[in-house]
This record gives sequence, structure tokens and C-alpha cells, in this order.
Amino acid sequence: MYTIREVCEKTGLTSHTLRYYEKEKLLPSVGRSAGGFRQYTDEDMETLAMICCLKNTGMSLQEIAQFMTLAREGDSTLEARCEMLRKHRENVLGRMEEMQRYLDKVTCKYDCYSKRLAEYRQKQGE
Amino acid sequence: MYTIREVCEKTGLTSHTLRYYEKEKLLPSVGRSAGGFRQYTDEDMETLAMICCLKNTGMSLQEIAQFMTLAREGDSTLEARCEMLRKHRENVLGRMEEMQRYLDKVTCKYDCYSKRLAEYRQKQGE
DNA sequence: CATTGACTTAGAGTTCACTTTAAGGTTTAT
DNA sequence: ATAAACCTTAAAGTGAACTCTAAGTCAATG
Repeated sequence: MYTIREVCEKTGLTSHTLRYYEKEKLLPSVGRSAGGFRQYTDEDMETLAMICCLKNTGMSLQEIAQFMTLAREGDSTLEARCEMLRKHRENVLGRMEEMQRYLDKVTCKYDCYSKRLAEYRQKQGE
Repeated sequence: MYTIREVCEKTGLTSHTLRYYEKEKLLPSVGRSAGGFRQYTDEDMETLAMICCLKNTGMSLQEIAQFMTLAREGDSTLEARCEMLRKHRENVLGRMEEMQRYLDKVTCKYDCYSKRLAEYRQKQGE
């Protein structure tokens, strides 16, 4: 069991964000202590790791919430979730390829600017 | 010379977005026809290509505006712009590496789900 | 020469993903 | 036992990047 503070430290998310994710159904309702404080289980931590992974690869919180809602419905939703992951993976791959192409352009621009800068310095020195 | 419509078609941006970019100083003030309609030059098109390249690699519009403002000030800002590009390129490289690591996780999750799904189907078939 | 459709402006509204605020209750250390 | 630190909620606010609206002007076509 972890307090919200410990979860913040482990995940890098703020407590506000954790509560927000719970409100948005990314996480199931987290258990509480006698005093009403959240107590995160290891299972909650795994769910959070999955959330971070999906979020960091560009899935919207809305879609993550959808995925997690399906996950809570059990094995009958395995196919739907599998399909979501497959599509998401395709998207990520596509974006990475696009990114690579844009990176090449940025590199090219940078080289071009470096040359112009060298020439400019030469001229200044004359 | 291109009308705003032609520029939309070439860039995939909407006319609203093009005007918004101009207001935000990403583009210099675009020339006008007798009737007050925007007329984009080839130079404007090149600037737009650069903007899209920087935007699609994750530079904020604010930073792009900064870059473009420097560009309009002439060669004395070459060094500053060169440095911006260098840093930006580093950022993009870093993000791509991070993305690759997350992609591996997504792939792993997908494989795991595929297996679970196969098992589930087997069980259903029994 | 009238209508249709594209263009103009300023400014308000939207979406996403938080982030902050206000007002109060709980835990822990001294 | 009391202060400091941390937790709770609901709701409002923020920043980025658009996106839409209203009211009007311009251009092309039958």
C-alpha cells in the first residue's frame, strides 16, 4: 500500500494529477484509509505504469480511460483492447517515421545555418 | 502569388490558422491584393514550410515566432538562430529515443495481450 | 446586375490536460 | 496538545493551439 505522496514520487505525477486521473476514470476508485486518505495497491501502480506508457506515446486521456474501462470489464473485452493496442502501436510507428523525416529536415536546416554562420564570421573578420 | 485557399491546400493548414499564425508573428505581414485579400509569395511559402517543420517536431508556436522574428532581423542574428536549431535538434533526438523505449513497451504489451486473447479464444472453443 | 461563395476583421469560444484555490479534515512530531 | 505537514472535495482558472461567429467586403458567373 502506498500513500499518494509515495505514488507521486514513484511516477513523477502530482497528487492533483493522480486525483484528476481517478476522476476521469483512468484509474479505478482507489481504496481509502480509516481517515479517508487514498491507499494505492501494487495493482494500482501497474495500472498507472500502463497509463504513463500510453500517455507518453501520445494516446489521449479519453482513449486511455476507454481502454481502462474495458479492462475493468474482464476478459470479454480482450479483443477490443488488443485491437486498440494494435492501432495505437501503428500510430506510434507512423509518427516516429514522420518524426525521422522531419528530423532530417531540421538537421539539414541546421547544417545550412552553420555554413551561413561560418561565412558570416569570415566576412566580419575581413 | 497564391491565394489563402491555395496555401491551405498546399500546407494542409486552415485559413483561420494561417491568419492566426500571421497575428502571432510566425509569418511576416503577408502582401495584399487591391481588394485587401492576402497574396502569399514563394518566400512566404518557404517560411511556412519551415514553420511546419519546426511545429511538427514539437517546437512551440511561441518559440517559432521568436525564431522567425530573429530571421527578419538579418544576418546579425544568425548565431542565435543556429543555436536555437542545434538545441531543438537535440530535443527532437532525445524525444525520439524516449519514444523508441516507450514503443518497445507498447509492443510488449500488445504481444502479451495477443497471447491472452489466443488463450481466451481456445478456452471459449473448448 | 444579382447572387453565390470566398475573403476580411475582431473577438469570443473550445478542447486538452492539467493546475490552482478555498475551505476544511487527518496525521505526525514535539 | 498543538503546530506543521499533508490529505480531502468541488470548482474555477490556465495556457497552448486552434476554431468559430458575426458582420461586413470582394470577385466570379449566369
